[in-house]
Amino acid sequence: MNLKRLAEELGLSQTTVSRALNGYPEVSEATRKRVEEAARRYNYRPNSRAKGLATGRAMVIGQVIPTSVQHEMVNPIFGDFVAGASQTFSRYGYDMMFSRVPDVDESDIYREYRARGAVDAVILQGPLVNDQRIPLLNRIGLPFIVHGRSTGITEPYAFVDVNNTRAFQHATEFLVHLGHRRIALINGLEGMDFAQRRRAGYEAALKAAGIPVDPALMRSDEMTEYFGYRETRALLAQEDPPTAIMAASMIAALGVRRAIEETGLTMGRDVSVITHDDDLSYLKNGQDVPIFTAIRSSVRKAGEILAQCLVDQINAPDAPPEQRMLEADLLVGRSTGPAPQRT
Amino acid sequence: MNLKRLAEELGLSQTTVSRALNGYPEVSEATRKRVEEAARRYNYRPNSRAKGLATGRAMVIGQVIPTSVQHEMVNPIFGDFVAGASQTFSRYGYDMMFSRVPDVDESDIYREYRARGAVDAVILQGPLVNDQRIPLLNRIGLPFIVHGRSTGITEPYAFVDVNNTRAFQHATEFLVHLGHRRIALINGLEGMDFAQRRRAGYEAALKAAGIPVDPALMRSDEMTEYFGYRETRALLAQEDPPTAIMAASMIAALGVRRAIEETGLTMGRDVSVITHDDDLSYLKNGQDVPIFTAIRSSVRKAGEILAQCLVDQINAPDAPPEQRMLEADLLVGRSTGPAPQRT
DNA sequence: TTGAAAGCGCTACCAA
DNA sequence: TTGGTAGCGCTTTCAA
Repeated sequence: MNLKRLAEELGLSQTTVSRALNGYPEVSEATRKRVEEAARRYNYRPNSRAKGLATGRAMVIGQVIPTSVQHEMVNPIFGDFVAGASQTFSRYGYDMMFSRVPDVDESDIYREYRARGAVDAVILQGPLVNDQRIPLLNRIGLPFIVHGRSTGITEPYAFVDVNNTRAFQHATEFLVHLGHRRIALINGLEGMDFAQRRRAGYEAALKAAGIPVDPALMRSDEMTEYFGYRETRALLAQEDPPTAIMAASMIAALGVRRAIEETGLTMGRDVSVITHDDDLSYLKNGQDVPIFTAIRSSVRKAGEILAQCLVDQINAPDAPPEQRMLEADLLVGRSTGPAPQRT
Repeated sequence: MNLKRLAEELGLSQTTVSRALNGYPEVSEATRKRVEEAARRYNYRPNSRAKGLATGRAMVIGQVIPTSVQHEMVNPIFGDFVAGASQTFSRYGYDMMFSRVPDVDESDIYREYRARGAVDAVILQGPLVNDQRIPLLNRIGLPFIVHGRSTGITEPYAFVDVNNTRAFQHATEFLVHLGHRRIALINGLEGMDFAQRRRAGYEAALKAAGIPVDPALMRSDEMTEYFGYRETRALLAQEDPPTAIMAASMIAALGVRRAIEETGLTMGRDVSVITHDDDLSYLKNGQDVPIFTAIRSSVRKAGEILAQCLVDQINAPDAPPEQRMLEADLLVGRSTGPAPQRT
């Protein structure tokens, strides 16, 4: 069923039917009723492409997934983010679209999105330090919002980010407070903006406590299970091994745990760990929530908020870009104990 | 830049330019060269909506995400599946679209997809036993493929599934072989097709070994961390507790581990566990691969295969539906040991 | 080998 | 309050 046939059935013009269905005020109540009833009866839905062609709006939000395996998409919490975002988007009639492209072509796809008119806006995931996609998107005039931020980019852009610096500063302070002085940091790739911020928080807390920052305790790579495993083994085999480890990813944390256990040590006694591992409880409002559940629900929330910001931006393109900071909760539990006495 | 302007610039008709760009044979080589060069220069991309309107194809694959929190989307390996699928899709020029809908409206969205012409085909996730979405999709003529199968549906449909029955049968046999006779099964919701198949494999192995199937050892619910935790505590507190536990989900397994540790037992010694937990090694071709990595890569592969089947189906709509079975590897590792002696 | 023109299904302007 | 009609940007006959 299309508009033309529906109009014929009703003995009305396409114009009137379209207006009735789109809530225009100049349609008589009687006509509108009749039209709506018929539309329901014939299960009529306007064709998206025709509508989009006529209005210039796609009602689709794009998201680009670089091909390289270890990126966002394969992060297990990515699904939660998408679930949150798409919930908000669907309330406003937007669908989400994913395009997978080879890393090298990533900037091409944005031009293509723009030229093809395939999407109304895009979400930028996993921003790098000084991420050139931001100026690019501004230049080609494709509305976007960044999930995270990008140090070094001075032009304005909208983002929703978690206060990574503060979270890692607090976590480090907490470990220092427990008596730890050899605290390792298993971090993401240095090029990732969040990784730099996390390191900054970690270093700030150490400096404030008068503890020297030791490069031998800091590791940085793509956050895989193996990375966490390999570096934890190496850290624990060192001359003066860490008494605490902060792992910046749930995936890497799996490897951290395994390495500790294989070394014959006990988490929370011989080595403290602050991470997203399940072994941790989640202290939030004094409640003990399974950690994985908690993280996933907050990521989901972030998705909802980000989507709302993007919708607002699309509807008010001239407003200054929204920039939202979310606070991360401190992740502490059974695996985090006082520093062991060493002789 | 659009076709009309491009044609004007070239002093050609839209028809010729279109033909040149779409590889029609009747265009002279010289003209094609000239057109392609100009298209590149002006960074011309055909408008998706206009093209779709004219051709009747959307070049988009839909996926519906029910609103209920615990569904597929929030399964941490969902992202891997999507990554695999979208890689294949993008090779054929398809994008993936996600629509989030309240559970009650789930069948509406398919009619809407069809009516709106928003997608060319859909992927059906998490099929139930006797899933009525399958006859619905057949009825409305929207091409689809099921990730999994649906017992009780007799009409033909395409699917890609993992042999859950065999995987759980093998796993159970393996535990029996190690001397276990009290083997618990922590399973997904009974309504889910895969849950029934897993249980069938489990029961078949027990029966073959002459071990009675004990309902007190079988738990079924949405696979959350808490579910795994709660039921494992309960199982271990029973009169005659299990010596082995099979957990059918990575998430639930987090809770299983926690419950075992809190009970003061040791995995692999007091209780054997077969699951997707990180503690396990992954025996595959004799190699020791981190379990999480292994699972995720095979899910990714499943996504690629499924996407290929769907593309084939779109291009040859009259061919019989493809039905692919993938074998699951047995997940066994450090947490799986011989049955403890009980007096 | 090229071009003119009729749609695809809808919105939005202008007229009635 | 309603209708006629000109696009939106493309593909695809049909004609030349």
